Amino acid sequence: MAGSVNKVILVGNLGADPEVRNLPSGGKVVNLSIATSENWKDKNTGERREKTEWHRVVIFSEGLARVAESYLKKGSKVYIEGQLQTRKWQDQSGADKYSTEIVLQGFNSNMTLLDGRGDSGGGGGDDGGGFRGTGGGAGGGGARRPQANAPAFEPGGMDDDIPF
Amino acid sequence: MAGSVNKVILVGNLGADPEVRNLPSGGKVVNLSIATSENWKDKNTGERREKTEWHRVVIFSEGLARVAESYLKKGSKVYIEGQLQTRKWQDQSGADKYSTEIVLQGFNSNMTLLDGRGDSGGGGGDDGGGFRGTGGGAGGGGARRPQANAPAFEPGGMDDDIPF
Amino acid sequence: MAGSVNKVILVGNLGADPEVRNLPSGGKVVNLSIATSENWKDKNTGERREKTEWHRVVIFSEGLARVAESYLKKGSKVYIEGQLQTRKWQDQSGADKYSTEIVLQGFNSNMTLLDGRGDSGGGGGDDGGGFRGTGGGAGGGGARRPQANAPAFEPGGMDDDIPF
Amino acid sequence: MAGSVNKVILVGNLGADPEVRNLPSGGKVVNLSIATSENWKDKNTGERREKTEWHRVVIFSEGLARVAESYLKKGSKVYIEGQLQTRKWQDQSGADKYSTEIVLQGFNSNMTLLDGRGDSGGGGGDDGGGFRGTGGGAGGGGARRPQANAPAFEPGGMDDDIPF
DNA sequence: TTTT
DNA sequence: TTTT
Repeated sequence: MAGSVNKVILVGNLGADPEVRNLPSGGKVVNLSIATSENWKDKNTGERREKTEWHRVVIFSEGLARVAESYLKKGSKVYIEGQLQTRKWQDQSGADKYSTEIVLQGFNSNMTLLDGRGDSGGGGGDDGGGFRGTGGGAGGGGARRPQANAPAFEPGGMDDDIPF
Repeated sequence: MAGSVNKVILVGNLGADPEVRNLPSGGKVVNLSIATSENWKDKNTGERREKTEWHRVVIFSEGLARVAESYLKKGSKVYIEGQLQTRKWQDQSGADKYSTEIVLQGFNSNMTLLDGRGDSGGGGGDDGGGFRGTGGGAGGGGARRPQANAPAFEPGGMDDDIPF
Repeated sequence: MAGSVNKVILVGNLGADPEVRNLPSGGKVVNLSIATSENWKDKNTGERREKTEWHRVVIFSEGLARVAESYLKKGSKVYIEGQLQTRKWQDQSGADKYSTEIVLQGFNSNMTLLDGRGDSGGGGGDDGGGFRGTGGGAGGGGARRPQANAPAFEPGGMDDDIPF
Repeated sequence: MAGSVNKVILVGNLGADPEVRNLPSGGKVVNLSIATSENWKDKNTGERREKTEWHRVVIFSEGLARVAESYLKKGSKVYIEGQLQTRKWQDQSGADKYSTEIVLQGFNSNMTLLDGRGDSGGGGGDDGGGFRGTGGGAGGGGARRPQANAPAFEPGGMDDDIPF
């Protein structure tokens, strides 16, 4: 399709340390669990309410994965820019499950640490050792889809039965 | 949580006519199914590939729901701005299911028709007769600069001679 | 024009305390000067370079203006979402000048403090006691890390049976 | 600075055909003039009002410049994602002038034609012949800052005296 | 200068 | 003028 845009922007905190998976290819995939929440006053009861939303983030970009592994931890606040992707998988019983994730991969992704204790920035870079004239930062370097034909998550892996 | 952002921006086409549900309250909820897709050349085989992602959009904003019902149809191209929300539900067998949707509700939502055959725009006006001071368009109300006739900056003021 | 979008998203630091102007009407306009910067390695010389961009932000939204005045100061890090606007004005000699600003006004604006020392959030609620059903109110409320072990979803949601 | 974001998203129409400048280096820079506008009903007078904002867009990304030159023309509707940049220059009298532009350069830029008559998409690509595994489309290919040390606009060039 |  |  010509002319489509698929973009997610999050600012939130990690609910747990990053989960890093090293691929046979030498690549690395990092998963983050990020919370965003909002407060509001209930218009009927007048009481304060809060709702937290949890987001599953999957980082394929080599540079950003390295930054995430090195600088992020439980509680870190980050800016994330990626794409929505829904993945189909089967649980042990063979039932179809769907999981929607924010994927950071390729040129239109970004991640920036907002804690003041580390440095991030830079972008999804490019596959194959591309040079980047600007935007670098800690995440510099190229990025590569770790294993071109591998599914984002192997069955039996980290998130076997629950989508998140 | 202080300081979080949860934003999705999509430009894509409707895969089907909008689904309108009229609520007992008199309100209206509209569901859209929107496709985004991307093309790339496989770096191994060199062949062109395309991947389509389907997004479920749920419009609670009264104004935007009305626009969607009136102007959108299968094939329409739209700009959508909303929030990610994952909802838990049970199927007939009682098994837990999760569904992630882009929700348009409240002040930080937007929708714009990109077909040139209708008009949209305006904003996230909320359900229930909410007042909005600005934001116009189909979903909006009036708009007013805080002081209707005052310039944003008085001459002789803060930035008298240099623009910044 | 139907179908246009004008959106700016910034994460940066204030170069100075907010400038507050109280209007005769009782309203308030706040100006911020926000820096964003990027680092990269020069591809010719190999040396690290940095470029800082300064942005002028003008807050007309009543709620956000109040938050800015109360919680922001020189050095604060903020998330800003607003619109581009170029303003024409004349200097003392009568020469035309142009100034481009990021304007926060109305429903499609947002501001979130990212320092962990205050709380912001909420939205573009505009002049005069607007009601907003969701999204946080003028200055948001307290800030709290969600609750690490709380479930993301309560059983029994709004539309109980069909996810899609 | 660590942790900053500078992003502009526009959907609007070209007020004129793209202006293409071929650089001595063989590179190419394309300038667009894009209109966004909003309508609202004046809450005092009740009359419809419209305000149009003009944006100057400068495309350094090689792939996007090629797409712009090939597919865009006066009246085209486009999605644009770039960065804000303010440039200082001198008019003939030597007076300082400032011009704020939306720059498309490097990994965090994007452009998508929304007219249904052409195809765009793809991204800021990367300097130096990087390969991109995804995101391609018509704008595919690598992108390169045409001439590393050239100013965005030569003095005496296209926009000699007026900022826009 | 666009567009509706 | 910020920040790292």
